[in-house]
Amino acid sequence: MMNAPPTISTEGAGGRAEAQRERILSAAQRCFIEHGFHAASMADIAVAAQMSAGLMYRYFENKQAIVLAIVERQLEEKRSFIRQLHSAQAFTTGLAEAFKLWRAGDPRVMSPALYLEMSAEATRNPQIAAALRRSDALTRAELQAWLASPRSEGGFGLSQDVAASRALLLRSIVEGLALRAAREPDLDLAPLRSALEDLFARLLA
Amino acid sequence: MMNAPPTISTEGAGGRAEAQRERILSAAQRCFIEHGFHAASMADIAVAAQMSAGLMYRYFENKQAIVLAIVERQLEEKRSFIRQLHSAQAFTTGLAEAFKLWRAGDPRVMSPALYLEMSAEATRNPQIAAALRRSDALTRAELQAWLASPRSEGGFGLSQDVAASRALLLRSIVEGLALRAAREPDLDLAPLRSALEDLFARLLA
Amino acid sequence: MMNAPPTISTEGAGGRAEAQRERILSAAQRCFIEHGFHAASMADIAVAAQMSAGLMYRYFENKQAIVLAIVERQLEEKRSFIRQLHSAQAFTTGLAEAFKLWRAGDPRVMSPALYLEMSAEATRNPQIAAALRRSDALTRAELQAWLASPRSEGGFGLSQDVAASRALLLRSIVEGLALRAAREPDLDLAPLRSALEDLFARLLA
Amino acid sequence: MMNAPPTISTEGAGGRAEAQRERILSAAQRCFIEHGFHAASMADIAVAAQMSAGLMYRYFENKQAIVLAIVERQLEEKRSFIRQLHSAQAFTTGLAEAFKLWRAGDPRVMSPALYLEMSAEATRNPQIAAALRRSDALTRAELQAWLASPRSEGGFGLSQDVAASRALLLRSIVEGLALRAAREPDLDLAPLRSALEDLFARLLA
DNA sequence: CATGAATGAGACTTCATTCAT
DNA sequence: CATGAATGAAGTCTCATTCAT
Repeated sequence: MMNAPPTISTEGAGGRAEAQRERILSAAQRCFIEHGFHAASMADIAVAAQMSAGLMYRYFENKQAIVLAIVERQLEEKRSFIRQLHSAQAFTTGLAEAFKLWRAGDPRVMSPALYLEMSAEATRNPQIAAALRRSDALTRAELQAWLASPRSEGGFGLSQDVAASRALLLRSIVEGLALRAAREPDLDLAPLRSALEDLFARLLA
Repeated sequence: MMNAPPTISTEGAGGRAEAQRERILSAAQRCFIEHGFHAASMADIAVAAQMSAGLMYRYFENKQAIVLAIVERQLEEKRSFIRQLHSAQAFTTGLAEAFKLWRAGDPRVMSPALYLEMSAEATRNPQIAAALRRSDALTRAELQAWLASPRSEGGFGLSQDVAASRALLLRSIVEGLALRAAREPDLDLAPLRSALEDLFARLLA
Repeated sequence: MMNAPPTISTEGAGGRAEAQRERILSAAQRCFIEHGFHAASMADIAVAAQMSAGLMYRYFENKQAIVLAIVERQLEEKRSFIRQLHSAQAFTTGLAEAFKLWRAGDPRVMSPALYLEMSAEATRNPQIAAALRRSDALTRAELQAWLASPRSEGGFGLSQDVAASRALLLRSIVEGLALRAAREPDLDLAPLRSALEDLFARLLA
Repeated sequence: MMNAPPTISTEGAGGRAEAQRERILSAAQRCFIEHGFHAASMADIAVAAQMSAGLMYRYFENKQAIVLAIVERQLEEKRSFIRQLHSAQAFTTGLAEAFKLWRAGDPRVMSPALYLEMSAEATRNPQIAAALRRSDALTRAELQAWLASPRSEGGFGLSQDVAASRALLLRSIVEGLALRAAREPDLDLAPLRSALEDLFARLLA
């Protein structure tokens, strides 16, 4: 007769609750990419997740919680992606690779549209802003460490100062390219690649 | 003998109608920056513009028209800003200058937050996408022409191909920096400046 | 400096005020026919009358007053039309004639669409209902007098009772045809004519 | 395994959804009769239906859909009513009977006020116009078939041509009477009856 | 006399969220 | 656990009417 308290046992990664959360997030991601955080309604997400709207409230306190979870997930993916770029050749190739996957609509890569949406939203939503800041700090540190590490370990042996400023620049470039990808999905990759290779040759030589 | 039909005479730049439009756009810009296109309501804008919500519809067909007008205005400002960067020293200095103005909340410079909002919205709104595309084409052409022009005219004498790929890269960098500005408004400018100067020295030497 | 009291000298039929009223009514009639009483806005009427919306309030207290004036005018036209039918041949011919004029969009004949609109509105607007009732009473009396007048005077010499019930029927038929005209503007007139001639031959023989 | 997408199962005639639709339509009908299609607001209907305004949008896409549903329902009732008139005595009696029911406010009979409203609206709303046209065609065919059927089957054995023109006339008369009913709800029925009996005697003898 | 800018109420519609079943 | 009916607030937009100019 009375509702049991919503004791959703998180019970590890394989639990049913986790699967449901995953389903909701996957659906939400698709909706957010297509319509944006505001225009995507809970009803849209429920349809995409093939469950009732009410049920989603068992797994997420409200829409904002879903948005935040999506943001966190995307940031994690972004960091792991940037980590993969750690090697001079991979940087250019990796960016081009990701570009192609985006175009193909692969949901595992971070969607540039979603990245824009998150960034825009962060200018007004403190929770999202905090998440981005945390992720930024991690990325910055990793990039800087890579650039400062000795060449024998795949790095470039830059001083901490130079590494820091180069890291800032690299991140801006990657983000700028993401923005461009969102805006010009059928961009010709060849000139971009050659420009990037040139850039890295000069910047990290 | 017969009166003009009750429409709003646009009557040049000094007209009252134009002043009202300006008031609305200025208010809308503030609201859009603060809350985003979706979350800023017509009522919010009306309060900011100190007029009734209904009146705004004499000057703009609907909210979307206001959004579009803001977008066009911002794009024009962005282009004129990029044009000012045309000179190697100015590029770095100009970027840093703009950064400072943004921080100070100067409404004449393009707001990075608004730029993000526009870019995100463009992924779903065809009219905004078209406006960005048009503006992009202009910017690209101008940048490329600059890079390809002879050094005697302040350019770099690059071949068209190289100029094109460099222009693409430069735009991505500028946009990436805008994104960063939106996200990290109190970023330390010194490392950024040195990185940029370094970049230009190597890229456009 | 202060507005003079709105002393609109009615000054006979040729006054300027009367001309303005006429212009407004003519415009309103077109708008009401096209959009109905509710959907036609004061702004629509102002455009059609080629004057400002505010000016109309100098000649009519409010929209409702315009509606009422239109109704009265239409009713007068309807009565004069029915009066013209007074003669057995003219009845059929006159109806068919009116039908053709309606189709041609002649504004002097009563619009069936407007007649419907008025009738519908009368079921909820007491002022319009009263106007229709007054007009109805006149029409009824005229028709009945005609039917009861001796044949030597162009009538049918019916008893008052029979004349009354026949008048009721005739009016219903005319109204029914108006309704049909509104609904089926490209109705084939031939069968209708033959049916009407037949009807009158049998009913008023 | 997977739940159905959250739509409203129409599930036959006994479903809850159907009951709700019915409730809304019944409320809407009352409101439309009292205030007309335009003046009756969704809020009015919601109050009459004793539910929130928002809920109605689960059952009808928009106000226009409600209007259309009402129109269709009324037309169906009108056709079934006219079908009942098929027999010379019933025609007169049936009309008088309906007249009395209207007066009593019986919601099962078609409301003359609503009929007027529909007809007026049809002159500008293509969907309503189409519905009326469809219904008209059915009524016309049924009436004509009745008049042309042999007397042994309750008809009048008229030729198709004559039957067609008589059917047109009969419909106009019925509609004219409906209009009259709307306008003069306390009309004395006796003279009308005698006129109608007379008419049928002469027209269908 | 005439304009049309301005207002404010109210219309339709959407949507996050709750809760009885 | 799951549904989806239900609500209420809020959003966009229209329009009759007024009034300073």
